[in-house]
Order: sequence, then C-alpha cells, then structure tokens
Amino acid sequence: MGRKPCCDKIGLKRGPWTIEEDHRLMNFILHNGIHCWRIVPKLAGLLRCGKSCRLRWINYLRPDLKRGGFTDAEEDRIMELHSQLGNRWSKIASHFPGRTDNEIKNHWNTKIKKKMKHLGLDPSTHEPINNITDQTESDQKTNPNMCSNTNEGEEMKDQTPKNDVIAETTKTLTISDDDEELLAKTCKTLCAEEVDIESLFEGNEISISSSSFSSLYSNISRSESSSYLAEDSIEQWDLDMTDPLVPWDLFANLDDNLFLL
DNA sequence: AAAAGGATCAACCGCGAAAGT
DNA sequence: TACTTTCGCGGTTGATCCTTT
Repeated sequence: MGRKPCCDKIGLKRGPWTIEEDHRLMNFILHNGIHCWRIVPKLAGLLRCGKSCRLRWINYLRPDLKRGGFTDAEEDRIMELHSQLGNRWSKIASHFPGRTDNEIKNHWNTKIKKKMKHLGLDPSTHEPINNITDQTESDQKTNPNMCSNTNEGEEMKDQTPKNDVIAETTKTLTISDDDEELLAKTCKTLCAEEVDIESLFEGNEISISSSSFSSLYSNISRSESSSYLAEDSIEQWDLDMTDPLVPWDLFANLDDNLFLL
C-alpha cells in the first residue's frame, strides 16, 4: 500500500511559531538539508506537521529571503507578470529571487490591486475600467472596505511600514578585522565550515541592528566555551545564545549546498 | 484615552498533481 | 493498475498592529 499518513494532527501544535521552534527547524535544516518534510518535525523535535515546517521555512526562515518592502520596479514587474500568468503566484515568485509566493500574493491583494484600481485598471483583466462608477459600486458590494474615488487621496497615501521602529535602529556598520573574525566564527559555528567573510559580505559594510551585533558578539564569546555544534546539535542548541533580531540576511551568501531542497 | 474600523501578513485549509507501494 | 501519501499551490482566515474618530 501507500506511504504512511503525513500526520495525524493529534497533539500537534498550531498557530504562530516560537523562537525556539524557529531555531530548532533552522538548525536541523542547516545541518541535514531537506529530504522529506514529513520526517523533518520528528527529527527536529517539533510538534508540528511537515506541511507547517515547510511553510515556515519557505516563507520565513530561508536564509536567502529578501526582506523589506517591494520597490516600484518590482511592483511593475509583478503587474506585468500577473497580466501574463494570472494568479500563479509561485510562477511569478520564481522571477523574484528571495521573494516568496505568499509574500507576493499578500502584496498583490493589499497594495497592487488598489494601485491598479487607482490607475483605472481592472486588476483581474488588466484592461482599463470603462465605467468607473459601475466598477466602484460593484467593488463596494464585494468589498465594503474599499474606498470610493472620493477618498483617492487617502487611499494612496504613503503607508508607513509597521516595523519602522526596527528599521530606525538598523545601522550600516563597517566591518573591522576583529568584527570579521567574529562573524566568521559565527558562520563557522552555525554551519560547521570555514567561511570567507569577505566574500560573504562582498565588501566591508553590512546593515545590522547594533543590538543584534552586540548580541552576536556576546553569543560567540559564550559559544567559545561550549560545544553546541556536536553531531546531535539539535539537543544541544542553546536558546540563550541566539537573538531573534539577528537578521537571517547575514547567512544569505553561504554555500548553496547547505540549503539543498 | 478609548473604541472602532482598516490594513497587513503569517499561517491554515483544501485541492490537484506527482510519486510511492 | 489502483490506491495511498506527499508535496506544492492558491484561496482564505484570523491575530495583531495602525489609524481614525
């Protein structure tokens, strides 16, 4: 007969992921890669189904994810691709390295659709809206939240990202020789490999929150006296040594072989 | 200052295709 | 070949944050 069931869902956790769960999943995949999502949660010690792990990895934990808002150029490209491909978000996302289909889909539904309507274009057909009055009325029937044309100015006003507070604390740091050494140690610790820090950052400047950097520094200092990267490192992962604010971008240029899917 | 409504996005659900037995 | 399971996709939901009143 066929394979075993994916998961019985009994006793499995749902809802938002905790930092501990993220670390477990991240650590497991970095060291073992992905061969079968069904067994990933079991081996990683997670009370999640494989499907949930896959989604979390793809949409949030993948080191090559591109963070930040979409540029105008990206939005234009999304509109262009959507006119050709329709709602095939994964196909559209394949044209944007570091972006996920979920991210593009959300951005389309929350921002680009409004933008297109404002430009007088039908988001589904990409054709000009002939009868704006009728269209507006029908939109309001299907989506009562939509603003009418009399509120255009309001609708299109700049929407400040929620995480501006975080962004404000992000600094561009010049990497000193000592810092390079520390970051190299960090990467080595996480990936069990020597890493050429210069090629990692392609220069001497990176953007990182100062608190994250100091946390990295202290974590490394502590890790030097521990051996949490042993064979069974999942069990030995020290949660206190990690900082949820450390940007995954730090690891974006690591050897692709580590992330074979 | 508080309540209400809107916007955002992470996560879930269900389905179809592909692959294993 | 039939059946079962896994994977990936797109639609949808709901929690949280933000803005307006």
